[in-house]
This record gives sequence, structure tokens and C-alpha cells, in this order.
Amino acid sequence: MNLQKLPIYELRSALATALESETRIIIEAPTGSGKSTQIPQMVLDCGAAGPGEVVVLQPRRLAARLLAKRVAFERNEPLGGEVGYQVRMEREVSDKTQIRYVTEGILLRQLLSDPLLRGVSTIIFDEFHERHIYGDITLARALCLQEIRSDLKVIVMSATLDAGPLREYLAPCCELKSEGRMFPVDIGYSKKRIDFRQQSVWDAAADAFESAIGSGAEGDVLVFMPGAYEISRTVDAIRARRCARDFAVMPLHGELPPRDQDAAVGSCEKRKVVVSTNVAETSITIDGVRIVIDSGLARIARFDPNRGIDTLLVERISRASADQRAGRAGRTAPGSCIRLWTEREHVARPMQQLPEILRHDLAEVVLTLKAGGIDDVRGFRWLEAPDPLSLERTLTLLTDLGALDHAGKLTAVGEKMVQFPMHPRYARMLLAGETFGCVRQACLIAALTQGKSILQRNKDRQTRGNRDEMLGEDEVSDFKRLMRAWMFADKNRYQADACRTLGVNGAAARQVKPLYERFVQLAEREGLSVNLQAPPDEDLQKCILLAFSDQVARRRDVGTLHCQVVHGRTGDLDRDSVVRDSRLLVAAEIREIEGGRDLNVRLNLCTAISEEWLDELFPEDIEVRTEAVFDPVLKRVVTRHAKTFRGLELQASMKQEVDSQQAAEIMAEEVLSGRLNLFKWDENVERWIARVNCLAIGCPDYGIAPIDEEARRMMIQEICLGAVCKRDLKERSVWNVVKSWLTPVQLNLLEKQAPERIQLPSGLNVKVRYAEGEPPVISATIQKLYDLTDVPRIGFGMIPVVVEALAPNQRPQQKTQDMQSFWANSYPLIKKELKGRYPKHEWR
DNA sequence: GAGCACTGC
Repeated sequence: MNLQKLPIYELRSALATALESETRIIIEAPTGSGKSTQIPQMVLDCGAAGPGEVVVLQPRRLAARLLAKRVAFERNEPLGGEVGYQVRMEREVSDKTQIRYVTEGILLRQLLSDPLLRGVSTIIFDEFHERHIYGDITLARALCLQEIRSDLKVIVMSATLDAGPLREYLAPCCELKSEGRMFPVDIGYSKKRIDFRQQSVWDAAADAFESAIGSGAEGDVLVFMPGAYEISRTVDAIRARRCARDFAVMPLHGELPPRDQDAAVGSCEKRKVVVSTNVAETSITIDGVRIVIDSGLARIARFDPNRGIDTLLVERISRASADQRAGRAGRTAPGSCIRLWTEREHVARPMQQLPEILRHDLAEVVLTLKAGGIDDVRGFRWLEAPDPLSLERTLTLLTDLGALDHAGKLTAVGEKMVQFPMHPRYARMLLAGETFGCVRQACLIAALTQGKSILQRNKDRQTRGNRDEMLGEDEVSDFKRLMRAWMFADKNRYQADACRTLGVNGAAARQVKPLYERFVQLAEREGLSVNLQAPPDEDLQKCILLAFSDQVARRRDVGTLHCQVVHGRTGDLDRDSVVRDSRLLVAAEIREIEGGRDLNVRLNLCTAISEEWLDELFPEDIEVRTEAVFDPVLKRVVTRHAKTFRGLELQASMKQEVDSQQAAEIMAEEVLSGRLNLFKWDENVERWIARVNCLAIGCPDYGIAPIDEEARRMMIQEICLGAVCKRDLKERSVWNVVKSWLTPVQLNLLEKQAPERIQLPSGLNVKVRYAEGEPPVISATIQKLYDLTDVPRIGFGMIPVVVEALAPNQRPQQKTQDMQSFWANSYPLIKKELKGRYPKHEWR
């Protein structure tokens, strides 16, 4: 290839000039422009950055390795000489290395040991638009470092750039731009909005496939779907079409065995249809694709700081992601992309995916910052500041784990924890291992939870039987079973056949070993005693409990998997968990997933615990502020974290007759301050509310308390405006109540019928378009209505209602509050509560 | 219908 032909070359002289005078440069260039291989060489070759290394940050290990290889080859040098790379557990560098490709976390760690980054002349951030959390943090640290080291150059490269905020953040900085050499991709939208509840997304994709092939489009086809289930349905749906008979239709996602993945990526005699998750959006390139069919959906992981739960829900992708997906059709020739949504819907989508820093658990990052001497994380120079609530919760967790003292300073324990590259919870478990004689086991557990799970899910009866047989049936901890499974795989040298009998992912198991060894090595370096002998189960269980004490759960009954979790949460024990009989357990993972049309919270990686340990491990005697009758076991747990655990305690108490006025008052306080999530109403709760005589807030999928006229009117209004749909009214009883309020026309609307003219309770006639599944489209008329009624839009899919409940035989002390002032006072509170629960909605 | 993709001296 003639390198001079790469489009990025047009920037060569401008870059050299900029480097003479500027220390911060933004380069905007699309994927495929050659920026990742050429810019570092230009920087090195023009000599303007001065002596020292050019470090290039990559979000993915594979990319770092491949780019280094490529550049070494271009410069006719051996890898690890002038050009090298460094990723976790792997390095090819030497003292001669001038260009070093690294993953983002590596440089952040390097900053801990060498805050001045001596020997580094230039840091280049590649693929910055992906906005990974470590990229954000490292950039912030690099900019701070420039204040001391004025010779340090920072270059930020990005494909699509929302340059505004970044430009401000980097100011003063210089910008360079290069056009790509992508082939044009013709983008087509659906003419009519597709409701995936009416027509399945796989059928819609198969239709799109049929029409694309029917109109003579050439090349291979790439279909984007949110997950494995949708992929398998899509594969079936496409195969069933007659026009697919000349095609090989293949799935592609992370859970697939490597052989199948290779088949999807590799060449094929027939034309190909690859149905894939997001792996094909950034990580994997499939040659020959000229048609992309995009469902516009993806499963997106978030951490909900309000509840302390990881969520994994299907969401609509951003415009930037959609463009990235479309671009996959134009890598080798002009192509086309069919989007299964309308152009109008497209405009309503967010420009960019929310950066990771706003979606992830911050524990590790904050601990790393603290270790880097940044005491005031709230005032840190964030490119995008994380949610203050999320930050608070993180600081609380780190304090609970003993990494920070009450002034927020790093403790000696915290200093040790930082040495271990893992979530602080696991680092804490490792340190606790010293007390309980299970450091080695803790190292293995930490290694096992780093990457993909080594035990495959949804295995057949046979496989599960094998597991019980070969791994033993003890019911102590899922971690123990994971460890046994790994040791089995290790003993069998990760051979595919042996692994398959137990449903073990051999490749994932193989990657555990070096991590395990590394962690043991680090533990030894930190002076922990790494014993060979396994401790009694009990000690390991206690050790685990210490790291996850805020995730203690209790089985609600023996017949179901349903559990109560501290902090007012509920969830179901994973049906594959080995913890079967213990009523009390601790979950290392709590995540909310979409199962069918419902949301389910699942408790994973569980460990049985015993009530007696609580006194031993949490001796602090914290006064509990209520006299209500509580489950004695829960009371112990609650006693430890009185403040945060109160929710569970109170929730438990509701199952019984509440006869303590004080308990009710505490509860009211919890609800109103947003600390306690609302619970499913039942008669007890109603009685409780009646007793407290307070304002509470609710939303329909959690049930409806006795509602006054005003609240009811508002609710109807929201229904008419399309802000709520029947699906939101999850509970049958609630639905029956609501149904009884509505006129037939309103009922129709709620059931998702066509646009209607309706008279609102306020007397206004409006025409309404029901906008379920997307942010409500506010027409001018409706906007006007909002203005007239002073009802703020809380967001799609929920109705906050006001409940003014009265004690029996008591007159209202004041008439139902003036709605306007109610909203003015309560809106921020409600919004905060709901925002945590429905992060994917757009808020204003 | 029980669950995306990455990553750490």
C-alpha cells in the first residue's frame, strides 16, 4: 500500500507546525483514515515533540497489539524495538521504544508510580469519542500534569467529535481535521414507525432483508441485534425467507464458541448474512459487507447508583452509534444501510451515547484518583462530572470497605487495596483473606470475576447434572463452584471436550490463570500470607461477606427464589445458584435484566451466610431508631449499617402490623428523602400511609395508593398525553382501578389505539398521538396544553402521583395542596428518585 | 426468551 495515499497525510505539515507552538491538539478524522498508525509516526518523525516516548492510548488490547505490529512493520523494525506495545499482562517494549501503544488503564497506573511520566513526550488519545472511563480520567490527569510539565504534548484523536465541550476543556488548543476515505453509504429509514411489540424486531429485519435483496443490492449483509436471543430468532426468520436460500445466515456474538465466531467473520463460498451484536460495531470487521440492517437497539450496561444495581436493558442506540453501524457497509465499496426506525424518530435520538463515567460504578476510579493524591474528587477537573449521588455512594462504599477514613483520606488499607487492579470490593476481600487464611482463594475468586464468566449459562439438564456430579453439590457459595470448575478446566488443560461436559468456557478459563498468578504475586509483595491449604468454608464465607455486606439478602420463602435485599431492594436468586437452603445470603452481583416484557433483578454469585457471624464481624452497636417488630435476623444486619439498611428493616416491618408511630415516621422520612425506593403497595402500606398522614410519591408500576381527585385528574391527563401506557400499569389490580376512571376514548388511547380527539378533564379538546416506545412527540397543541395546565413533563412512561392520605376519622389539615406549589417543591425530589430508576429516559 | 461490549505497571 502506498502510505502517502492515506487521507491523513494531508495533515502532515499542519501537524508539524502545530507541534512547534501548541501543547494540545485535537485531530478529527474518521475511522479508516489511517490516523492510528500514521499520526504517532508523524509526531516522532517531525521531531517537534522533543525527545522521549510517544504513548498512544487505545481502548482495546487487541487494537494496541495490532497497531504496534503494523507500525513496526511499516518502519521495518522488530516489534518491541522502536515501536512497542503494553497491555495487561503483556508487554513488548525496550529502552529503544519511541512509540508505545498501550491500553488506557496502563497509563493511569503508570501515573501512580511515576506522577511526572518522565520520558514521555507526547500522549495521544485514540478513539476518544468512545469516551471510556479510563480515557476520560487519564486525559484529566494528563492536562493537570501539563501544568508542571509544559513540554508534554497532548493529542486527542476522534472519529466523530462533539467538539464543543472538548474544545473548551482543552482550551487553548488547536484543531486539525481530515476527511476520510469511506465509500458512500445510502441510508434508508422506515416509512412508518415500527412498534416492536406489534411486529417482532426479527420479522422487521427479515422484511428489510427481503426488500434489499429484492431490489438487487449486492454484497454481504450485516444485521445488528441487541442480544443472543434476538439474533437466533432473526437467523431463523431470515432463513425462512425464500430469497435467503443462496445465503449462509450466521449468528455472531460473544457467547458463541470461537469456531462459530470465526465462521461468521471469515470468507464463505455463498453470500453471507451475519446477524450480530455490538461486537461488529467496533471490535470486529467483516469484509465484504455492503448492506447493513440496523434494529437500532443494543443492550446497554449501566450502574444505577440509587439502588446499587447493575442494569442491562435494551435501549435505542444514539445517532453516532447508528452512523458507526452504517459505516460498516462502506468499508470496501459503496453500500446501503436500512434503519428499522423512521427519520423522525432518528432526530429524537440522542446524538451520542452517554459517556461511561455517567453509567458506571465509580469505585475503582475514585480509589485510583485518591491514590493519585486527588483528595477532592468532587472538585476534580472532570471532562464530564459524574452524578453527584453516584460519587457520594462511591465514597460511602469506599469508607465502608475501609479504604477511606471519615475525612475521605486514603487509609493504609486503601493504599494496599490500590495495589490490586480489581474492583475495591475484591481487593478488600483479598486483604480480609489474611485474617481468615484464604488469601489464595480470594486471589482466585478475583481472577475468576475479572473477565467473562467461565461457566456458561442456560446449559441443558445433562450438563448441569455433570456439574453437580463433578463439582460436588455443596451449597456454600457460587464462588466455590466457580473455583472448582476452573480447577477442573486447568487440570484438563482447558481442552474443549473436557470443558464442554461441564459447560465451561475453555478460552475464558485459560485467561484466568495468569491473572490468578499475578494476584498471588501481588499479595505476596504486599506481605500477605498465601497459604496452600484451603481454609474451612466458614472462613471463606465470612471473607466474602465483608466485601459485600451491603448486599445481604434474605429468602422471602423457601418455595420461590424471591429475596429481599438490604436498601429496600428485592430480587430473585439465580436459579443456577448452589445456595439452595440458606435463608440468609450475600450476593456479589445484583443486576437488572429484561426478561420478556418484565424487568427482573437477579442475584448472582451468591454465598450462604449465617446469622451468628454478624455479631462477630460487625460488632459496632448502632442504635436502631424504632421499636417496631422486626425479623430478628434482619435486625442484626440492620444494626450494622443502621443508616443505609433501614430501608430493609422498615420494609420487613410492613409485612406485619405496624403499630409504632415512630417507625412510620422514619419510613416517611426515608421515602421523602429519596433514600427508600417505593415498594409495592398493599393493604398494610395503605394503612401505614393513613397513619402517617404524609405526602408520598408513587408511580404506577409500583402501584397506586389511595388517590385524591386532583391526583387522579393529573394521571388521566398524562394518559391522554401519551406519557403512560398500559404496560406501565404492571399490576392487574392497579390496571383495574385505573380502568374504572377512564372514558372509552381514553381507554382506547391507553391501549395504544390510533390518534384520537379527546376532551381532557380540563375541558380542552386535543388531538393526541400516542408515542409509546420513544420520547413523546410534543406537538404545538400539546405543548400549549402543558403550558396551560402547569403539569411538568416528568418523562415518558411514568406518572408521579400525589398521595395525600388521611388518618381515619381525621379531617385534612389543609386542602389538597395547590398543584403548582406542590410541583415546585417536590419536583426536584421526584425527579431525582425517578432519574435513578429510569436512567434511560430523557429528563428535563 | 434468563443476560451487550470492552478494560487494569
